[in-house]
Amino acid sequence: MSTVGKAVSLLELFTLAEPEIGLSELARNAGLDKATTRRLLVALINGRLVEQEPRSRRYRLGAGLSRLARIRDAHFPFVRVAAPVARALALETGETVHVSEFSAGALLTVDVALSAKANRVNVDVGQVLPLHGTASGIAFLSACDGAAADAYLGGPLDKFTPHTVASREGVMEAVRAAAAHGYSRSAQGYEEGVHSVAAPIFGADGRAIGTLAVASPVSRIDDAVAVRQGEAAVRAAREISAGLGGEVARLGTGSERANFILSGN
Amino acid sequence: MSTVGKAVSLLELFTLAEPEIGLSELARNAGLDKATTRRLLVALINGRLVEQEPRSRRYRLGAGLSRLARIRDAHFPFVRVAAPVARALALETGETVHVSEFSAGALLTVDVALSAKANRVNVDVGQVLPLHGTASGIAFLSACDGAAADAYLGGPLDKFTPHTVASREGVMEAVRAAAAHGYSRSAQGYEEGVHSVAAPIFGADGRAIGTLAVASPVSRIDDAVAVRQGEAAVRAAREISAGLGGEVARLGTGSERANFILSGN
DNA sequence: GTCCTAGGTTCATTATTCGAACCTCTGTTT
DNA sequence: AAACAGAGGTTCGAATAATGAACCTAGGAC
Repeated sequence: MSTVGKAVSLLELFTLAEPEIGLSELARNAGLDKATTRRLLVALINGRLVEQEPRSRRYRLGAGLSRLARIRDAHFPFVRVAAPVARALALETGETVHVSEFSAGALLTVDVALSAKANRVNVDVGQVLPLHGTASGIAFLSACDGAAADAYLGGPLDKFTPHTVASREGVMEAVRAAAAHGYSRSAQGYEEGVHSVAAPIFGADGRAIGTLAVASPVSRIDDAVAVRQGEAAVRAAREISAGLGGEVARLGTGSERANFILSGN
Repeated sequence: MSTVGKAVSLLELFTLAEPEIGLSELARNAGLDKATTRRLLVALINGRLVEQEPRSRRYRLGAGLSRLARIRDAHFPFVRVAAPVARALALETGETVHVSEFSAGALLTVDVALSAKANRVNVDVGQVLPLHGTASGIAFLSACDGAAADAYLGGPLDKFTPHTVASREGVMEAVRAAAAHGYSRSAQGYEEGVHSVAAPIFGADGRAIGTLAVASPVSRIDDAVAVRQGEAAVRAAREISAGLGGEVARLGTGSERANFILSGN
């Protein structure tokens, strides 16, 4: 692994649950030597991607990240456009809504609007979702570049729960269904007790760049509710796509597209 | 320079003005070889800190930055707390307000609320401000850790305009005045025609972690206006400090503190 | 066609990274 | 108070990863 890769892996150790970490723990969790970890941290601190709390000497994510994220957001306002739509949809459906952006083979959760209910699904900003096993992933696969989808399906597909669809054929079937309906549906494929529907968010070239998902406790879901949520998710995702300059119209019907995508090899 | 430092320097080439850059230009601007640049970019892409636009093959900041910034923000909600206060102050004063956070020896502009006027000061999110020569920098020095201030003043002090106060004594004088008033004032020290007042934002330990500044065209400023802006900036900065759990009360009077800070060596 | 510049890759050379062992400090146990 | 444990941090010879000149291909411009 490259030195830069190691440095980035240090950044990824900081989570909502553990936003400040000491040197030894960082080294342990990253599988690196303490001296190496320290050298990388110093480089990251100089780049302002990490800060060190002077009192506790623990490390945390740095202000440079806020700065870079703002620069990115000004150019490519994914979160800014998606957040209000997600809030509105969470209010409308009464369920947790989360928005993910595709990057390097996975979906990154970049915004979450929690349900107001006590019994709700909790999703954390920062969570990384696989492309199979989640409604978001299937929705993404149903509308992304075909070659990328094939490449992903060629790799190993982990099983996260007993319900995870982990076969290439099963995933393709789900993708076809998602392409036909415009939204995907997944029950307990990634976490027990969670039901999700998701719709793709489109970029300017008509391909998916992310997803919007509605996640509910399975106990509240029947087919009628799922269909209503799915259609609402599609509407919300379209609104975000439009806000980003994404084109949706030119896609044609879902099933055409599904056949196109999954025809290769 | 470390490999990681080089990778970070690549990130810093992306700005509001130029958010997508090609390989050759990145290499040129970073002063690196094309092969090296490419290798670093691949590592950054794998870490999702950079993305490559498939059509143009140009590079831009990646979704991982949004994700990491959100994790940081949840733990340390500087921007989230400061942004609405800055907007309110921009409305109240009719001038551009910008909020900066200290990191690695400089102030990073992390939020800007522009004046509604046609003739206004424009500040970009992402701009890096020195600690001398700007009202923000002086305000920060007046309330930060004394050792850090001394270390900074020990280094070279660039002159940005003919008006820049670039002598150690001059800066210390300005810092003392800022500590006495609670806010700093600077006319054309960083950019011609720009007048600023700034107040420090405090962290939980009573030391400055950032600043809030009001920037106006010099033509609109006289002493009375500057004082009004300064007092408003102090109020706004206090509000942000309080929102962050920062303590302000225990500081004592400004001049006591100034003497304390600048007494060393 | 020829020239220019772009993105991207190769591989012998070279400089940087690595990590076991070490130091220091703080808080806890005996 | 002595011994211990685990924290943060540093050192320096050995090992590995980074480097960059030269190269390839592709797309304009003329």
